[in-house]
Amino acid sequence: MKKRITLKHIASEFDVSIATVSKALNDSYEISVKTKEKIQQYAKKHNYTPNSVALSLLNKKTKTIGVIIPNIMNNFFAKVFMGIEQKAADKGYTLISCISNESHEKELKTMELLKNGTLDGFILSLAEETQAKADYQHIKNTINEGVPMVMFDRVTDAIECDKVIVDDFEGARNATNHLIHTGCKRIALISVIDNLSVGKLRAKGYEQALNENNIEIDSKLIVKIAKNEDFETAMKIVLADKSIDGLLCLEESSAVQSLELVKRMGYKIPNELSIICFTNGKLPQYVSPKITTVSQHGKYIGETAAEMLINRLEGEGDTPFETKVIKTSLIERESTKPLH
Amino acid sequence: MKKRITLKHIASEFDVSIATVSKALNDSYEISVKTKEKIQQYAKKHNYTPNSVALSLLNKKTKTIGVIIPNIMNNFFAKVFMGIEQKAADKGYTLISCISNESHEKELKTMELLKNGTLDGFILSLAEETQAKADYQHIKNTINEGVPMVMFDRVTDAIECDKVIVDDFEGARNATNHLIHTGCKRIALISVIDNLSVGKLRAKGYEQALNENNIEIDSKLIVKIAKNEDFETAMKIVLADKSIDGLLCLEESSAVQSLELVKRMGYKIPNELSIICFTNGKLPQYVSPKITTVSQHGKYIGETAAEMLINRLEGEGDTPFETKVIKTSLIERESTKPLH
DNA sequence: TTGAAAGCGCTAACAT
DNA sequence: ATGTTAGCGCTTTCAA
Repeated sequence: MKKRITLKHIASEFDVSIATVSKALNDSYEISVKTKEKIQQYAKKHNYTPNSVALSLLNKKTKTIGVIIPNIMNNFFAKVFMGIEQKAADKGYTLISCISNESHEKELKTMELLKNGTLDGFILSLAEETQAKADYQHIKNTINEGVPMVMFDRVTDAIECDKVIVDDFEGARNATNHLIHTGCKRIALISVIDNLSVGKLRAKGYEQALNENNIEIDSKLIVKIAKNEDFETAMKIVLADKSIDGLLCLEESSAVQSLELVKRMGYKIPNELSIICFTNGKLPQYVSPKITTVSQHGKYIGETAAEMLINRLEGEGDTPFETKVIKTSLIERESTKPLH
Repeated sequence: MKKRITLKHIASEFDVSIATVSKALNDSYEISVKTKEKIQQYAKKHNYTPNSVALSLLNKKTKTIGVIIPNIMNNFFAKVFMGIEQKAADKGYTLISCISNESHEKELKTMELLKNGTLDGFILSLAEETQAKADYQHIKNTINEGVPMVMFDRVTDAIECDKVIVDDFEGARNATNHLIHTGCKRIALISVIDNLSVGKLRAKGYEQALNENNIEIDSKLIVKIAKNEDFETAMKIVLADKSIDGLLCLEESSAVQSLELVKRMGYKIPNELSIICFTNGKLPQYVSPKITTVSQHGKYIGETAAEMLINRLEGEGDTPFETKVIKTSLIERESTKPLH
């Protein structure tokens, strides 16, 4: 086990100065070909690589991006993460990642820990708890200290920075319209994420679609189920209303669980009851019938966020903040009737 | 937007030396209470935090762990990642993460890029391509350069280092035995991961169980399906053999897809056909009937790996390499018959 | 063509 | 109680 060597080692090996070695390895015109050759050869032979920490200190940049993800088990976030990772690797950036686990404290602690020179900028999506508390002081502070930031998906108007968001309103409106146009009259909205900004936006899109089609909004059909409630019990109560013929589920697990439930209750899908959900993961594709979903293009969102941040890091500065809105797509499968 | 301040700024502010400020902020007994107070107060007011890059350079450690994961969309790896993340955060370590995306080249490039002082050690699971090629030179090199490493799940005997592995052999043996003990006579093994070390181990466990029960191994029941083949077509051919009454799927997607297929074919599950699969994600739990799975305890594996690495980083050194084997658990659900 | 020196931000041993 | 110096590994003027 040989330890890594430094310029100093090489310098003493050839009885030259450290500066000479540095220049030789950077192929400077100041150094004679002969010296360059022998030094480069020696360096290669001993696997010399410059210490990146020293370079970071010198250049005052680390080529590192901090990523804070609320929950990596969530298919959408995993996809976003992939997108960020790929684009970053592509542009020569490294990722420091943290899973906030929806905790405000973890999010805050991580920011505090990492903003001290370890990284050039942040990409993050707010923890559920942070959105619930609406406490963004830690984020404002880091921005104030000059650390660039891109927020995605779970964002807030309280903070000014670059953002990439899903067109949740439009996505829900489209999905609801699709249900209506395929003949659904009584569409229930199933939300287990009403405390999230995106949950609220999707609910608004649903209401908008109903309005546009002159369907009265029935508050009994707007079902908000908390994390601590038993989902199945709650759904059974909702489904006591036999007139319901469409479900718009705001994320995938509730859709899959609902599907299994209504199948057991004897509903024919999609004829007697149609289902659409957000989050286009494996779950909706592998169940039977396959569930029609709203795709949020997670990977693309990640790529976009990474690109925005890197542009800001490498750009002139002074460009105004931007919010990019990514359109959703409806992926039709078997849980909705054909439009024709 | 105020830039971050340094010791130097504070020193000039009070006309003292940088060393005095450093000591004051570290609450050294050498500094008078008065000076300490005013310096600390000023530092707090201006959000002084030490530059961690400078500290890393000084201490020659970064408190950072590099994590290389083959695929973050895989439920097992996502869980492992969570485990690593939690344990690391707990111990004050930060994670630099990379998704190799099963590519040998990406894995190699990342190691090259990161081993230059950016991190104290690696935790990784081999990319599929790396295992297929059996080309481990990059890993051997980094270990030789003195970078500590813990491998998990997809490991190889060709490399000596700390390892955390799943007892895949035993898990498959147990699962197969469970199928046998609940009355299955003709159990097919469905593998879409035969190029992975863990796939091979599981297949051996299956064979061992058959041997123990004096059931002859029928090579027609050992089904290896490549990524580029159409899974459903391949399975239909297998299932032409109506005597098959049990499936051991080596990961979750093939199980869920098989389940939907056999349901369509009219099989009663579990009575006419029982199914068990590896990888205890959401998929097997949300389909109907729920699939009995072998849990690999991903999160615990992550925690263990992180702990092993940190112990090595902070320990005396010279402790011999260790391989920890984590037992699997069989989670009985509806796709297998009761044992009794 | 090569080297000396300064500096990135910080700590620690050693003066004063 | 405070300051000086050296050094972590590197690059970059500037001088020789």
